[in-house]
Amino acid sequence: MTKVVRIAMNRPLRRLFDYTLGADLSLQPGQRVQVPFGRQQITGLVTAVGVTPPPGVSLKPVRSVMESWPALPKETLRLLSWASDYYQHPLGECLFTALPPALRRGRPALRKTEAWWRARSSGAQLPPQAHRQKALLAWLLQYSQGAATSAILSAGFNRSQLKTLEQKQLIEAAEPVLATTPTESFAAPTLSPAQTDTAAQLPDPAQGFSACLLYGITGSGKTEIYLHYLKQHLGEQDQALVLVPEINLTPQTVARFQRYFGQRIVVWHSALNDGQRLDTWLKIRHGEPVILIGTRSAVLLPFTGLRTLIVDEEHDSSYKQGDGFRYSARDLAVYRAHLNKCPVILGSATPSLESWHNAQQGKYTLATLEERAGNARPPQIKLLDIRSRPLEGGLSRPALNAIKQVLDNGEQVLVYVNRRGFAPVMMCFDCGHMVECPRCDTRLTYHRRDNAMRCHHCDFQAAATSQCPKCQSDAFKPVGQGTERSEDILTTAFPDTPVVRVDRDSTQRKGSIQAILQTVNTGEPCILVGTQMLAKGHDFANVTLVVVINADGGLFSVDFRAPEQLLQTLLQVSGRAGRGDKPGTVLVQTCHSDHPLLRTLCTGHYGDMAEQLLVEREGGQLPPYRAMAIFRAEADTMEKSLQILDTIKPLAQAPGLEIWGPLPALIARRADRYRAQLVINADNRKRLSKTLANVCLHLDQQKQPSGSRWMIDVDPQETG
DNA sequence: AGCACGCCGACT
DNA sequence: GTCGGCGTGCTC
Repeated sequence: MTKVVRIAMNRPLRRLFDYTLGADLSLQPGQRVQVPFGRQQITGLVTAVGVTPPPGVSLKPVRSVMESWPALPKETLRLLSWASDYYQHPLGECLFTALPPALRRGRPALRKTEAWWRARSSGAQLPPQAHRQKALLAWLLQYSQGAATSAILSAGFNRSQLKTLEQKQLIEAAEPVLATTPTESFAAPTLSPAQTDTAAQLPDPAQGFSACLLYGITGSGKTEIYLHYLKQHLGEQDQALVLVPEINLTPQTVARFQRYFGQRIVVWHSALNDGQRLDTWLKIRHGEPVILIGTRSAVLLPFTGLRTLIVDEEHDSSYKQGDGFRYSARDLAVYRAHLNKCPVILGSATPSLESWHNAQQGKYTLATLEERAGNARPPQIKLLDIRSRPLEGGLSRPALNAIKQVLDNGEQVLVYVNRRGFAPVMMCFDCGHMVECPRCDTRLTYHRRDNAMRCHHCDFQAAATSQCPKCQSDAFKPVGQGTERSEDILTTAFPDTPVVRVDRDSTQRKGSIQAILQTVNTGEPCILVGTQMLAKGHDFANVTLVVVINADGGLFSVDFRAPEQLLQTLLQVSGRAGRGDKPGTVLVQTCHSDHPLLRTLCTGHYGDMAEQLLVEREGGQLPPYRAMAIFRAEADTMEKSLQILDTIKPLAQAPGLEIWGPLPALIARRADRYRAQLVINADNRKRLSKTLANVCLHLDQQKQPSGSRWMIDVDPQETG
């Protein structure tokens, strides 16, 4: 009897392939192999051994076994198989996303050891202007055995600083310390009495699996609590995972963790190169007791001794992958904790309604922290009705007055605008023409800095014109508010005050957000203008006023998550005010100052807002009360897209399921592709999953119109 | 996804 | 005559 193994390929196929295995070989699930596939040799991953192959197919033999150990350990494999079912994504593609690019491409799993560095002197002779070199030296002095280049870089230093110090013979090459050594010499952070109370509510790892929602208002010091928790509970040989949104993974964040855990801290994010990815992946796979701080995909790393998971800013929508394998890293983290029988902490000042609901239901425990750290108090939120008020660049007179007063007091202001560019549309006041994208159903945004009109949904751009392209009228003007225009108006209104703009355009040009924020960090009076980018994580001690230009966008959106997201963003941006000793104020400009949600916002209690939103969700039979999935289709014509979904609809009909659509997407044409969707709402997850699997089976068998694509999005983040 | 096979148009 | 366009079908 020859052995038969079942292999998953990195291909968008919802099937696995069987191969025979030479009698001298043995395999276990998760191992990497080379196999003939069609007329090529490719890398595959073993999913099962000793299977019965389907009758009537002649099997090819496995060509070679790449490692004697499984690339994907048992627990990671279980996580990914579960995710493949839950998200209805082909198993092979799920498994391969958990491998670093080098291993996906069939390269050997060998670790190149990187250079290590050790301090030789305290560097007293360094000139005072060499403050970065001094800082690096001081940082290195903490580690008697030296530090890896990657650790030095992720602490915010660069290669040229290293090189200079080496030339000056202030540092020297050190022997690499391959196994991460727990660093017990580092102290634990000191907690305030309120933080201590909250920390006591967190789960005891000895109790096995437990999911805990850590609800701590902005500025309450959740990071200290995470650090304290890890110090208290993480064993010397344990691994821990801390998930953070991409923009929060800054050298400052890493340095903060390093202060307490030294080189036990390892990072994982999109800026790593293939070599760094392989290196870190192997560290994790070999069970080194690291604390990994990473973004979304870090939840798929092959941990073997994971004992604690933390998801910071758990409400953040970037935890949901938007294409391909559309997993939620937050939800996988919870499942992973469940598999590992260990605790997971979900932290946020504005928890997702899903997590809030779970806490209410008793599925998650709840730990709360409603006191700001230090002397800071929560900001006061006020609505400013701008109906029939004259606006200057989107700002009302009272808002401008408030800004002036704060600047006169020597304090700083943050102005939040929800759109980048100068104005979201160019319009002709003679013929009413608005400039649209030729490839999408969208308007072009006017960017004045480079006199361009850009589509924010594809890569189209065109030079801006001063006359209407349709009727040549000169009454052709930008309409609406963007960050560039607000920056402009504020520079004119406050000529003696620096105005700093922070959005995707300004940070791309000038490099990192840190450099831009240097003005702010001096504490001198200034005005910050920006998008969401400003809302998260930053600690501006001297900002005492936040102005929200317009809060109305999310109030009446077709997307059922829009109100939740609006309140989260407003509260997060509000949290930037009054983080120092001075109290903060938030002015929210709106045309709907009597809207119940905005009124609740003024109480500043997220819990009240969440309750209110949950009542609406329950009334509409929406998540988290029901399970939702969306079939999306796109093709070169709308007819084809709708046709695919029309064939799905009867297949998806099942008791307990409600089907809406098919309907064209909110932006029906995007980059010349016509998009439509079919929403499936279920009272039961199992039934939803089963139905989706059925529909996929049918869709795979029937061939679809040429030039069309379909996909499933389970627990969609965006429903437009 | 790759990759090959296949059948039509415009080149040396 | 044949190079190459991309539609279609298959991968244990």
